[in-house]
Amino acid sequence: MGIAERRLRQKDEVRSSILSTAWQMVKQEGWQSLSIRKIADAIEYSVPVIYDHFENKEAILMEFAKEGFHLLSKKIQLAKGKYSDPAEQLKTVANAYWNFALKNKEYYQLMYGLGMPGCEIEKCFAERADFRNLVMEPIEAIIAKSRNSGANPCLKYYTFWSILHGLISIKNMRNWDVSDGLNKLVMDDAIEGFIKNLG
Amino acid sequence: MGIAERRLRQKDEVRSSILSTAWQMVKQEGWQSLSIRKIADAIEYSVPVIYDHFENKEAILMEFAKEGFHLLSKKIQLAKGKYSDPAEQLKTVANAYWNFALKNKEYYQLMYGLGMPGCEIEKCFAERADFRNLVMEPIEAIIAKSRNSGANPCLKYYTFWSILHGLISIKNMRNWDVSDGLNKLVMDDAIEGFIKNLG
DNA sequence: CTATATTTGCTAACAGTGTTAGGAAAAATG
DNA sequence: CATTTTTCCTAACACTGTTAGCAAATATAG
Repeated sequence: MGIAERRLRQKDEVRSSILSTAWQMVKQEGWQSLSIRKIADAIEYSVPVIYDHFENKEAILMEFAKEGFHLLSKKIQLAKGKYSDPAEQLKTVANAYWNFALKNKEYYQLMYGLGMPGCEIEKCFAERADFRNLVMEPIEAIIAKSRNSGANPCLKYYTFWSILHGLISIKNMRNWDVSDGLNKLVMDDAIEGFIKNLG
Repeated sequence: MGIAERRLRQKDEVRSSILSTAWQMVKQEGWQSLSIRKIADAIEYSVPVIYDHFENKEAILMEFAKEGFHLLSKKIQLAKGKYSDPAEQLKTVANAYWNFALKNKEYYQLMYGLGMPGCEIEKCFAERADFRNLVMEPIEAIIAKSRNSGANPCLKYYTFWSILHGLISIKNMRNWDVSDGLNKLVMDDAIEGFIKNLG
């Protein structure tokens, strides 16, 4: 009964080609110009075939969003593993987040709806929680170690993320007039301040 | 020769009705569902009339974006005027920014392209510079007063703005699960930390 | 091997979107 | 009153996402 399996395999190949074609387009021309019809054209199938694999356009975006969140978590985890001191961990996590956002502009835009009709991020709840847990741990460690033990870790996590997200959103605004070097300085400065304020 | 004037006045009335109708729609259904055709329907003119007043849809959005930037600057200026101590000024400016963003979600989304095809913010350069100058002044004052006089005001301004923008972008994400009270705490905490780190 | 059932993938349409060409009606000017 | 100018509409173009319905290819059963 290899027939059914071959069919599944073939169907999966079409699915993959939809995704890879879409991704290629996004990399070349941005999310704005991604269209179902263009994908269909590129994979040499008719339009409705795409709807056999994805409920709608949003579902395709969601796929990429999840991919983005997973990639981000992986990068963060990897970076965090390089240190055991929580303050160092936080710094390297900030750096990893920064690098992820700059090297994967398209992912970041989609994940947080920057300059585009954002995908429904609420559905990526699980994926976002991973990141949250990774960041929360060193924050809790620093608070515990310090005399400032009244601090709310959740609140601090939120602040940490906001600083990063704010910097990146602003940096990625079109025609932004600040040099890359200064941007990095700003981030380092802000994170430094955050950690100091934490301990 | 009051005829030409009356005509200009009438033309302006149409222009205004386009804008006010559009704004009403945005308030009711969000930017996503704003369309030239719907505006035309509502003002009881045909579609091309709109193009006699605005080059394209983007131009209409730009109008609102500028309005938003002006309103923001006004709010900031007003808040700042209530104090003379630069640290107090910064705190109240942060509050004003926060309030503006929460009370004018639609403006904020448009101004910074949150969850929508952002308007070309680069064209609002002048408007953004106003805000920048307003915020930069107290930052420079604090730096000058402190022994930490090596700090770069531009960098610090950028950090300040990033914190605010990050908090607000995250807060405005759909289905966000953090209470309003906590959000405000996070902001106060972050700004407090920023100012402490500044002086 | 044929007949039936199923899956697959197409054409063509629907209901929208922004934008514009061209012409008809209305108004102002001579 | 005739002519020019302005105003404004109809209708189209080129897109978008989405889906109904049907034809062709394939697999299954007799």
